[in-house]
Amino acid sequence: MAPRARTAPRKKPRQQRSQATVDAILDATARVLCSTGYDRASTNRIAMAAGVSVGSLYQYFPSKEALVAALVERHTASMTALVKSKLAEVATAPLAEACRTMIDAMFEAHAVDPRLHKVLIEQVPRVGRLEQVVSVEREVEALVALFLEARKSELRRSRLGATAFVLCNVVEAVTHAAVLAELEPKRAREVADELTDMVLRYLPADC
Amino acid sequence: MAPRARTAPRKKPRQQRSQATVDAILDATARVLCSTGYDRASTNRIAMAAGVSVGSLYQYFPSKEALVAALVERHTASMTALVKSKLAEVATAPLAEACRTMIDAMFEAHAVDPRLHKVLIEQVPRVGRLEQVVSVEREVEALVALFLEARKSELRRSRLGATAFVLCNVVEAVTHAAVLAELEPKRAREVADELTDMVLRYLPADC
DNA sequence: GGAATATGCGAGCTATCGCTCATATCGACA
DNA sequence: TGTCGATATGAGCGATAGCTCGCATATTCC
Repeated sequence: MAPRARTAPRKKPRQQRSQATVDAILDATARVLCSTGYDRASTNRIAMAAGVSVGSLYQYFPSKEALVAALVERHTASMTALVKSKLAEVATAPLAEACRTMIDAMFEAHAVDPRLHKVLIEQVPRVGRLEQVVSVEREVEALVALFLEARKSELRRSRLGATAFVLCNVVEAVTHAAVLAELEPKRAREVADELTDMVLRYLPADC
Repeated sequence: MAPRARTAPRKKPRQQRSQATVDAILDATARVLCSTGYDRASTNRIAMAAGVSVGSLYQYFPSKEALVAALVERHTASMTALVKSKLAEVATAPLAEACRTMIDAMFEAHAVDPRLHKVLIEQVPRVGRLEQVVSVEREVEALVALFLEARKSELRRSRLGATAFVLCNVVEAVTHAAVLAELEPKRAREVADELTDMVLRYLPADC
Protein backbone atom coordinates (compact mmCIF):
# COMPACT_ATOMS: atom_id res chain seq x y z
CA MET A 1 0.00 0.00 0.00
CA ALA A 2 1.06 3.53 -0.68
CA PRO A 3 1.87 5.86 2.20
CA ARG A 4 -1.30 7.20 3.70
CA ALA A 5 -2.26 10.80 3.06
CA ARG A 6 -2.67 13.24 5.89
CA THR A 7 -6.28 13.49 6.89
CA ALA A 8 -6.30 15.38 10.16
CA PRO A 9 -7.62 18.91 9.71
CA ARG A 10 -4.78 21.37 9.36
CA LYS A 11 -6.15 24.09 11.59
CA LYS A 12 -9.40 25.00 13.23
CA PRO A 13 -11.31 28.04 12.16
CA ARG A 14 -11.31 30.59 14.99
CA GLN A 15 -13.16 33.50 13.51
CA GLN A 16 -16.66 33.23 12.15
CA ARG A 17 -15.63 34.34 8.69
CA SER A 18 -13.27 31.37 8.43
CA GLN A 19 -16.03 29.07 9.65
CA ALA A 20 -18.11 30.41 6.80
CA THR A 21 -15.25 29.60 4.45
CA VAL A 22 -15.06 26.04 5.71
CA ASP A 23 -18.80 25.61 5.28
CA ALA A 24 -18.67 27.06 1.80
CA ILE A 25 -15.89 24.64 0.88
CA LEU A 26 -17.80 21.63 2.18
CA ASP A 27 -20.97 22.73 0.42
CA ALA A 28 -19.05 23.24 -2.80
CA THR A 29 -17.45 19.83 -2.40
CA ALA A 30 -20.87 18.26 -2.22
CA ARG A 31 -22.07 20.16 -5.28
CA VAL A 32 -18.98 19.44 -7.39
CA LEU A 33 -18.98 15.80 -6.35
CA CYS A 34 -22.58 15.47 -7.46
CA SER A 35 -22.13 17.27 -10.74
CA THR A 36 -18.77 16.02 -11.93
CA GLY A 37 -18.06 12.82 -10.03
CA TYR A 38 -15.15 12.04 -7.74
CA ASP A 39 -12.36 11.78 -10.30
CA ARG A 40 -13.03 15.14 -11.91
CA ALA A 41 -13.68 16.90 -8.64
CA SER A 42 -10.30 18.62 -8.36
CA THR A 43 -9.44 20.78 -5.42
CA ASN A 44 -9.06 23.76 -7.76
CA ARG A 45 -12.53 23.22 -9.12
CA ILE A 46 -13.99 22.86 -5.65
CA ALA A 47 -12.27 26.00 -4.43
CA MET A 48 -13.58 27.91 -7.43
CA ALA A 49 -17.11 26.60 -6.85
CA ALA A 50 -16.84 27.75 -3.24
CA GLY A 51 -15.74 31.22 -4.33
CA VAL A 52 -12.51 30.72 -2.46
CA SER A 53 -8.88 30.22 -3.41
CA VAL A 54 -7.12 26.86 -3.36
CA GLY A 55 -4.81 28.22 -0.73
CA SER A 56 -7.68 28.78 1.64
CA LEU A 57 -8.92 25.29 1.03
CA TYR A 58 -5.55 23.85 1.97
CA GLN A 59 -5.44 25.93 5.13
CA TYR A 60 -8.24 23.82 6.53
CA PHE A 61 -7.92 20.54 4.68
CA PRO A 62 -4.45 19.05 4.24
CA SER A 63 -5.48 16.86 1.33
CA LYS A 64 -8.30 16.12 -1.02
CA GLU A 65 -8.96 12.92 0.88
CA ALA A 66 -9.29 14.82 4.14
CA LEU A 67 -11.71 17.19 2.47
CA VAL A 68 -13.95 14.42 1.24
CA ALA A 69 -13.64 12.65 4.57
CA ALA A 70 -14.90 15.75 6.32
CA LEU A 71 -17.86 15.92 3.98
CA VAL A 72 -18.67 12.26 4.52
CA GLU A 73 -18.42 12.82 8.23
CA ARG A 74 -20.82 15.75 8.11
CA HIS A 75 -23.25 13.81 5.97
CA THR A 76 -23.22 10.62 8.01
CA ALA A 77 -23.39 12.52 11.26
CA SER A 78 -26.74 14.02 10.34
CA MET A 79 -28.05 10.65 9.26
CA THR A 80 -26.76 8.76 12.25
CA ALA A 81 -28.08 11.30 14.70
CA LEU A 82 -31.57 10.75 13.41
CA VAL A 83 -31.34 6.98 13.57
CA LYS A 84 -29.80 6.95 17.02
CA SER A 85 -32.38 9.24 18.53
CA LYS A 86 -35.21 7.17 17.08
CA LEU A 87 -33.60 4.04 18.44
CA ALA A 88 -33.56 5.58 21.89
CA GLU A 89 -37.19 6.65 21.52
CA VAL A 90 -38.44 3.15 20.79
CA ALA A 91 -36.36 1.48 23.49
CA THR A 92 -39.48 0.50 25.42
CA ALA A 93 -42.04 0.37 22.63
CA PRO A 94 -43.63 -2.91 21.50
CA LEU A 95 -41.42 -4.84 19.12
CA ALA A 96 -43.61 -4.44 16.07
CA GLU A 97 -43.99 -0.73 16.54
CA ALA A 98 -40.30 -0.33 17.20
CA CYS A 99 -39.40 -2.07 13.96
CA ARG A 100 -41.86 -0.06 11.96
CA THR A 101 -40.55 3.17 13.44
CA MET A 102 -36.92 2.27 12.86
CA ILE A 103 -37.44 1.32 9.24
CA ASP A 104 -39.30 4.55 8.64
CA ALA A 105 -36.43 6.39 10.29
CA MET A 106 -33.98 4.74 7.95
CA PHE A 107 -36.00 5.89 4.96
CA GLU A 108 -36.12 9.40 6.37
CA ALA A 109 -32.42 9.45 7.06
CA HIS A 110 -31.62 8.39 3.53
CA ALA A 111 -33.88 11.05 2.12
CA VAL A 112 -31.80 13.89 3.60
CA ASP A 113 -29.64 14.37 0.50
CA PRO A 114 -30.11 11.37 -1.76
CA ARG A 115 -28.04 12.65 -4.65
CA LEU A 116 -25.03 13.30 -2.47
CA HIS A 117 -25.59 10.01 -0.69
CA LYS A 118 -25.54 8.15 -3.97
CA VAL A 119 -22.30 9.75 -5.09
CA LEU A 120 -20.61 9.14 -1.77
CA ILE A 121 -21.64 5.50 -1.77
CA GLU A 122 -20.89 4.75 -5.38
CA GLN A 123 -17.89 6.83 -6.26
CA VAL A 124 -15.85 7.78 -3.27
CA PRO A 125 -13.04 5.28 -2.79
CA ARG A 126 -13.27 3.88 0.72
CA VAL A 127 -9.65 4.11 1.65
CA GLY A 128 -7.73 5.61 4.51
CA ARG A 129 -9.87 7.70 6.72
CA LEU A 130 -12.97 7.25 4.63
CA GLU A 131 -13.37 3.63 5.55
CA GLN A 132 -13.33 4.52 9.23
CA VAL A 133 -16.06 7.04 8.73
CA VAL A 134 -18.27 4.52 7.02
CA SER A 135 -17.75 2.23 9.99
CA VAL A 136 -20.32 4.25 11.87
CA GLU A 137 -22.54 1.46 10.68
CA ARG A 138 -20.78 -0.82 13.11
CA GLU A 139 -21.81 1.47 15.91
CA VAL A 140 -25.45 1.36 14.87
CA GLU A 141 -25.20 -2.41 14.53
CA ALA A 142 -23.95 -2.66 18.09
CA LEU A 143 -26.84 -0.53 19.32
CA VAL A 144 -29.28 -2.73 17.48
CA ALA A 145 -27.66 -5.78 19.06
CA LEU A 146 -28.20 -4.21 22.49
CA PHE A 147 -31.79 -3.44 21.59
CA LEU A 148 -32.34 -7.06 20.61
CA GLU A 149 -30.64 -8.26 23.78
CA ALA A 150 -33.14 -6.31 25.82
CA ARG A 151 -36.03 -8.02 23.99
CA LYS A 152 -34.50 -11.43 24.14
CA SER A 153 -37.63 -13.06 25.49
CA GLU A 154 -39.76 -11.79 22.61
CA LEU A 155 -37.48 -13.23 19.93
CA ARG A 156 -36.96 -16.63 18.39
CA ARG A 157 -33.32 -15.84 17.79
CA SER A 158 -30.38 -16.91 19.85
CA ARG A 159 -27.33 -15.65 17.98
CA LEU A 160 -28.17 -12.00 18.38
CA GLY A 161 -24.88 -10.79 16.90
CA ALA A 162 -25.58 -12.48 13.60
CA THR A 163 -29.20 -11.37 13.78
CA ALA A 164 -28.19 -7.74 14.20
CA PHE A 165 -25.78 -8.07 11.32
CA VAL A 166 -28.37 -9.48 8.97
CA LEU A 167 -31.01 -7.08 10.15
CA CYS A 168 -28.94 -3.93 9.69
CA ASN A 169 -27.65 -4.95 6.31
CA VAL A 170 -31.02 -6.00 5.00
CA VAL A 171 -32.67 -2.78 6.04
CA GLU A 172 -29.76 -0.73 4.76
CA ALA A 173 -29.75 -2.51 1.42
CA VAL A 174 -33.44 -2.13 0.73
CA THR A 175 -33.43 1.49 1.85
CA HIS A 176 -30.47 2.22 -0.38
CA ALA A 177 -32.06 0.51 -3.33
CA ALA A 178 -35.26 2.45 -2.80
CA VAL A 179 -33.43 5.76 -2.57
CA LEU A 180 -31.13 5.11 -5.51
CA ALA A 181 -34.04 4.04 -7.64
CA GLU A 182 -35.71 7.35 -6.78
CA LEU A 183 -39.05 5.70 -6.13
CA GLU A 184 -42.04 7.95 -5.85
CA PRO A 185 -43.31 8.30 -2.27
CA LYS A 186 -46.23 5.90 -2.65
CA ARG A 187 -44.06 3.11 -3.97
CA ALA A 188 -41.46 3.82 -1.31
CA ARG A 189 -44.20 3.33 1.28
CA GLU A 190 -45.02 -0.04 -0.21
CA VAL A 191 -41.41 -1.10 -0.08
CA ALA A 192 -41.10 0.05 3.50
CA ASP A 193 -44.20 -1.92 4.44
CA GLU A 194 -42.93 -4.98 2.66
CA LEU A 195 -39.63 -4.70 4.45
CA THR A 196 -41.32 -4.25 7.80
CA ASP A 197 -43.41 -7.29 7.12
CA MET A 198 -40.34 -9.32 6.36
CA VAL A 199 -38.54 -8.25 9.49
CA LEU A 200 -41.57 -8.91 11.67
CA ARG A 201 -41.79 -12.44 10.31
CA TYR A 202 -38.14 -12.95 11.01
CA LEU A 203 -37.77 -11.68 14.54
CA PRO A 204 -40.65 -12.53 16.89
CA ALA A 205 -41.08 -15.74 18.82
CA ASP A 206 -44.77 -16.03 17.97
CA CYS A 207 -45.72 -16.67 14.40
CA MET B 1 -21.10 14.84 -16.57
CA ALA B 2 -17.95 14.41 -18.56
CA PRO B 3 -17.93 12.76 -21.97
CA ARG B 4 -17.78 9.03 -21.70
CA ALA B 5 -14.50 7.26 -22.38
CA ARG B 6 -14.13 4.56 -25.02
CA THR B 7 -14.60 1.16 -23.51
CA ALA B 8 -14.91 -1.23 -26.43
CA PRO B 9 -11.83 -3.39 -26.82
CA ARG B 10 -9.52 -2.00 -29.45
CA LYS B 11 -8.66 -5.22 -31.19
CA LYS B 12 -8.96 -8.89 -30.58
CA PRO B 13 -5.86 -10.98 -30.02
CA ARG B 14 -5.36 -13.35 -32.95
CA GLN B 15 -2.21 -15.18 -32.02
CA GLN B 16 -1.83 -17.11 -28.82
CA ARG B 17 1.09 -15.03 -27.64
CA SER B 18 -1.08 -11.92 -27.73
CA GLN B 19 -3.76 -13.77 -25.81
CA ALA B 20 -1.12 -14.47 -23.19
CA THR B 21 -0.32 -10.76 -23.16
CA VAL B 22 -3.95 -9.88 -22.59
CA ASP B 23 -4.21 -12.37 -19.74
CA ALA B 24 -1.01 -11.10 -18.19
CA ILE B 25 -2.35 -7.56 -18.35
CA LEU B 26 -5.64 -8.50 -16.70
CA ASP B 27 -3.87 -10.48 -13.99
CA ALA B 28 -1.53 -7.57 -13.36
CA THR B 29 -4.49 -5.20 -13.21
CA ALA B 30 -6.03 -7.31 -10.48
CA ARG B 31 -2.77 -7.43 -8.53
CA VAL B 32 -2.01 -3.73 -8.84
CA LEU B 33 -5.59 -2.81 -8.01
CA CYS B 34 -5.39 -4.88 -4.83
CA SER B 35 -1.98 -3.63 -3.75
CA THR B 36 -2.16 0.07 -4.61
CA GLY B 37 -5.86 0.89 -4.94
CA TYR B 38 -7.66 2.31 -7.95
CA ASP B 39 -6.26 5.83 -7.91
CA ARG B 40 -2.63 4.75 -7.87
CA ALA B 41 -3.13 1.95 -10.34
CA SER B 42 -1.73 3.75 -13.37
CA THR B 43 -1.62 2.11 -16.75
CA ASN B 44 2.17 2.37 -16.74
CA ARG B 45 2.35 0.61 -13.43
CA ILE B 46 0.01 -2.13 -14.59
CA ALA B 47 1.96 -2.65 -17.80
CA MET B 48 5.19 -2.90 -15.83
CA ALA B 49 3.63 -5.40 -13.41
CA ALA B 50 2.50 -7.44 -16.40
CA GLY B 51 6.01 -7.41 -17.85
CA VAL B 52 4.66 -5.64 -20.90
CA SER B 53 4.96 -2.16 -22.36
CA VAL B 54 2.25 0.46 -22.09
CA GLY B 55 1.95 0.41 -25.83
CA SER B 56 0.93 -3.22 -25.79
CA LEU B 57 -1.64 -2.49 -23.15
CA TYR B 58 -3.22 0.19 -25.29
CA GLN B 59 -3.33 -2.12 -28.28
CA TYR B 60 -5.98 -4.16 -26.52
CA PHE B 61 -7.60 -1.71 -24.14
CA PRO B 62 -8.43 1.77 -25.44
CA SER B 63 -8.58 3.30 -21.98
CA LYS B 64 -7.94 2.58 -18.37
CA GLU B 65 -11.66 2.38 -17.81
CA ALA B 66 -11.99 -0.27 -20.50
CA LEU B 67 -9.20 -2.21 -18.90
CA VAL B 68 -10.86 -2.24 -15.52
CA ALA B 69 -14.20 -3.00 -17.13
CA ALA B 70 -12.70 -6.08 -18.76
CA LEU B 71 -11.35 -7.22 -15.42
CA VAL B 72 -14.71 -6.71 -13.77
CA GLU B 73 -16.33 -8.66 -16.55
CA ARG B 74 -13.94 -11.56 -16.13
CA HIS B 75 -14.44 -11.55 -12.38
CA THR B 76 -18.23 -11.38 -12.44
CA ALA B 77 -18.40 -14.01 -15.17
CA SER B 78 -16.73 -16.58 -12.96
CA MET B 79 -19.02 -15.69 -10.08
CA THR B 80 -22.17 -15.72 -12.15
CA ALA B 81 -21.32 -19.04 -13.74
CA LEU B 82 -21.21 -20.66 -10.34
CA VAL B 83 -24.52 -19.18 -9.24
CA LYS B 84 -26.28 -20.07 -12.47
CA SER B 85 -25.17 -23.67 -12.44
CA LYS B 86 -26.31 -24.08 -8.84
CA LEU B 87 -29.64 -22.54 -9.72
CA ALA B 88 -30.09 -25.12 -12.47
CA GLU B 89 -29.13 -27.90 -10.07
CA VAL B 90 -31.80 -27.05 -7.52
CA ALA B 91 -34.54 -26.48 -10.08
CA THR B 92 -36.51 -29.44 -8.78
CA ALA B 93 -35.30 -29.57 -5.18
CA PRO B 94 -37.62 -28.78 -2.26
CA LEU B 95 -37.93 -25.04 -1.62
CA ALA B 96 -36.10 -25.02 1.68
CA GLU B 97 -33.20 -26.99 0.36
CA ALA B 98 -33.03 -24.88 -2.77
CA CYS B 99 -32.82 -21.68 -0.76
CA ARG B 100 -30.16 -23.05 1.51
CA THR B 101 -28.11 -24.23 -1.44
CA MET B 102 -28.43 -20.95 -3.30
CA ILE B 103 -27.42 -18.83 -0.35
CA ASP B 104 -24.43 -21.06 0.23
CA ALA B 105 -23.60 -20.71 -3.44
CA MET B 106 -23.70 -16.94 -3.12
CA PHE B 107 -21.24 -17.07 -0.25
CA GLU B 108 -19.02 -19.42 -2.24
CA ALA B 109 -19.15 -17.20 -5.30
CA HIS B 110 -18.12 -14.22 -3.24
CA ALA B 111 -15.25 -16.15 -1.77
CA VAL B 112 -13.60 -16.72 -5.16
CA ASP B 113 -11.29 -13.74 -4.86
CA PRO B 114 -12.49 -11.68 -1.92
CA ARG B 115 -9.64 -9.20 -1.97
CA LEU B 116 -10.21 -8.33 -5.59
CA HIS B 117 -13.95 -8.34 -5.07
CA LYS B 118 -13.63 -5.89 -2.25
CA VAL B 119 -11.46 -3.52 -4.25
CA LEU B 120 -13.77 -3.68 -7.23
CA ILE B 121 -16.81 -2.99 -5.09
CA GLU B 122 -15.32 -0.29 -2.91
CA GLN B 123 -12.95 1.58 -5.11
CA VAL B 124 -13.81 1.27 -8.74
CA PRO B 125 -16.04 4.16 -9.75
CA ARG B 126 -19.26 2.76 -11.09
CA VAL B 127 -19.51 4.82 -14.18
CA GLY B 128 -19.78 4.17 -17.86
CA ARG B 129 -19.43 0.59 -18.82
CA LEU B 130 -18.79 -0.58 -15.29
CA GLU B 131 -22.34 -0.04 -14.20
CA GLN B 132 -23.60 -2.11 -17.09
CA VAL B 133 -21.37 -4.96 -16.10
CA VAL B 134 -22.77 -4.92 -12.61
CA SER B 135 -26.20 -5.26 -14.17
CA VAL B 136 -25.48 -8.94 -14.73
CA GLU B 137 -27.35 -9.09 -11.46
CA ARG B 138 -30.52 -8.36 -13.40
CA GLU B 139 -30.04 -11.53 -15.35
CA VAL B 140 -29.73 -13.59 -12.19
CA GLU B 141 -32.78 -11.81 -10.85
CA ALA B 142 -34.78 -12.88 -13.88
CA LEU B 143 -33.72 -16.47 -13.39
CA VAL B 144 -34.74 -16.31 -9.76
CA ALA B 145 -38.10 -14.92 -10.82
CA LEU B 146 -38.57 -17.88 -13.13
CA PHE B 147 -37.60 -20.22 -10.33
CA LEU B 148 -40.20 -18.64 -8.07
CA GLU B 149 -42.82 -18.80 -10.79
CA ALA B 150 -42.34 -22.56 -10.96
CA ARG B 151 -42.97 -22.81 -7.20
CA LYS B 152 -45.87 -20.42 -7.19
CA SER B 153 -48.13 -22.72 -5.20
CA GLU B 154 -45.64 -23.05 -2.37
CA LEU B 155 -45.31 -19.28 -1.78
CA ARG B 156 -47.35 -16.72 0.10
CA ARG B 157 -46.24 -13.91 -2.19
CA SER B 158 -48.13 -12.92 -5.30
CA ARG B 159 -46.06 -10.26 -7.03
CA LEU B 160 -43.17 -12.55 -7.85
CA GLY B 161 -41.19 -9.93 -9.73
CA ALA B 162 -41.04 -7.78 -6.65
CA THR B 163 -40.28 -10.79 -4.52
CA ALA B 164 -37.35 -11.73 -6.74
CA PHE B 165 -36.11 -8.15 -6.56
CA VAL B 166 -36.24 -8.04 -2.78
CA LEU B 167 -34.83 -11.51 -2.47
CA CYS B 168 -31.85 -10.92 -4.74
CA ASN B 169 -31.02 -7.57 -3.20
CA VAL B 170 -31.26 -8.85 0.32
CA VAL B 171 -29.12 -11.91 -0.30
CA GLU B 172 -26.63 -9.90 -2.34
CA ALA B 173 -26.37 -7.23 0.31
CA VAL B 174 -25.77 -9.56 3.21
CA THR B 175 -23.27 -11.64 1.26
CA HIS B 176 -21.42 -8.52 0.19
CA ALA B 177 -21.37 -7.18 3.68
CA ALA B 178 -20.07 -10.47 5.03
CA VAL B 179 -17.23 -10.50 2.51
CA LEU B 180 -16.34 -6.85 2.99
CA ALA B 181 -16.36 -7.20 6.75
CA GLU B 182 -13.96 -10.11 6.36
CA LEU B 183 -15.86 -12.23 8.87
CA GLU B 184 -14.12 -15.31 10.11
CA PRO B 185 -15.58 -18.54 8.65
CA LYS B 186 -17.54 -19.49 11.74
CA ARG B 187 -19.29 -16.15 11.94
CA ALA B 188 -19.90 -16.22 8.19
CA ARG B 189 -21.67 -19.56 8.65
CA GLU B 190 -23.87 -18.07 11.34
CA VAL B 191 -24.80 -15.18 9.11
CA ALA B 192 -25.56 -17.50 6.21
CA ASP B 193 -27.81 -19.56 8.47
CA GLU B 194 -29.61 -16.52 9.76
CA LEU B 195 -30.13 -15.27 6.24
CA THR B 196 -31.45 -18.64 5.11
CA ASP B 197 -33.81 -18.68 8.02
CA MET B 198 -35.09 -15.25 7.20
CA VAL B 199 -35.73 -16.08 3.58
CA LEU B 200 -37.51 -19.29 4.53
CA ARG B 201 -39.86 -17.36 6.77
CA TYR B 202 -40.46 -14.78 4.10
CA LEU B 203 -41.24 -17.02 1.17
CA PRO B 204 -43.33 -20.08 2.02
CA ALA B 205 -47.09 -20.17 2.29
CA ASP B 206 -47.08 -22.27 5.43
CA CYS B 207 -45.79 -20.67 8.58
C1' DG C 1 -3.36 53.74 15.99
C1' DG C 2 -0.48 49.95 15.67
C1' DA C 3 1.36 45.41 16.60
C1' DA C 4 0.13 40.70 16.38
C1' DT C 5 -2.42 37.30 14.55
C1' DA C 6 -5.73 35.02 11.66
C1' DT C 7 -7.38 34.59 7.16
C1' DG C 8 -7.35 34.84 2.09
C1' DC C 9 -5.10 34.85 -2.30
C1' DG C 10 -3.51 32.62 -6.73
C1' DA C 11 0.51 32.04 -9.86
C1' DG C 12 2.96 28.35 -10.47
C1' DC C 13 5.84 24.09 -9.01
C1' DT C 14 6.37 19.21 -9.36
C1' DA C 15 4.67 14.92 -10.15
C1' DT C 16 2.15 11.89 -12.51
C1' DC C 17 -1.39 10.61 -15.36
C1' DG C 18 -3.45 8.60 -19.60
C1' DC C 19 -2.10 7.85 -23.89
C1' DT C 20 0.46 8.08 -28.85
C1' DC C 21 3.54 6.88 -32.39
C1' DA C 22 7.69 5.89 -34.81
C1' DT C 23 10.19 2.00 -34.76
C1' DA C 24 11.69 -2.85 -33.89
C1' DT C 25 10.69 -7.70 -33.64
C1' DC C 26 8.01 -11.88 -34.28
C1' DG C 27 5.37 -15.55 -36.73
C1' DA C 28 2.73 -17.63 -40.43
C1' DC C 29 2.57 -18.75 -44.87
C1' DA C 30 4.77 -18.63 -49.56
C1' DT D 1 14.25 -17.58 -47.12
C1' DG D 2 11.61 -13.65 -47.84
C1' DT D 3 7.48 -11.06 -47.13
C1' DC D 4 4.04 -8.83 -44.60
C1' DG D 5 0.71 -8.33 -41.17
C1' DA D 6 0.48 -8.97 -36.19
C1' DT D 7 2.59 -7.83 -32.06
C1' DA D 8 5.73 -5.40 -28.84
C1' DT D 9 8.42 -1.45 -27.44
C1' DG D 10 9.19 2.79 -24.53
C1' DA D 11 10.53 7.67 -24.83
C1' DG D 12 7.93 11.25 -24.40
C1' DC D 13 3.72 14.51 -25.22
C1' DG D 14 0.09 17.35 -23.46
C1' DA D 15 -2.89 17.81 -19.74
C1' DT D 16 -4.04 18.18 -15.26
C1' DA D 17 -3.70 16.86 -10.68
C1' DG D 18 -2.58 18.00 -5.79
C1' DC D 19 -0.42 21.21 -3.34
C1' DT D 20 3.04 25.28 -1.72
C1' DC D 21 4.50 29.72 -0.52
C1' DG D 22 5.26 34.57 -0.56
C1' DC D 23 2.43 38.12 0.04
C1' DA D 24 -2.05 40.92 0.68
C1' DT D 25 -5.85 41.85 3.60
C1' DA D 26 -8.97 41.47 7.65
C1' DT D 27 -9.64 41.10 12.55
C1' DT D 28 -8.49 41.30 17.34
C1' DC D 29 -6.37 43.17 21.22
C1' DC D 30 -3.62 46.63 23.55
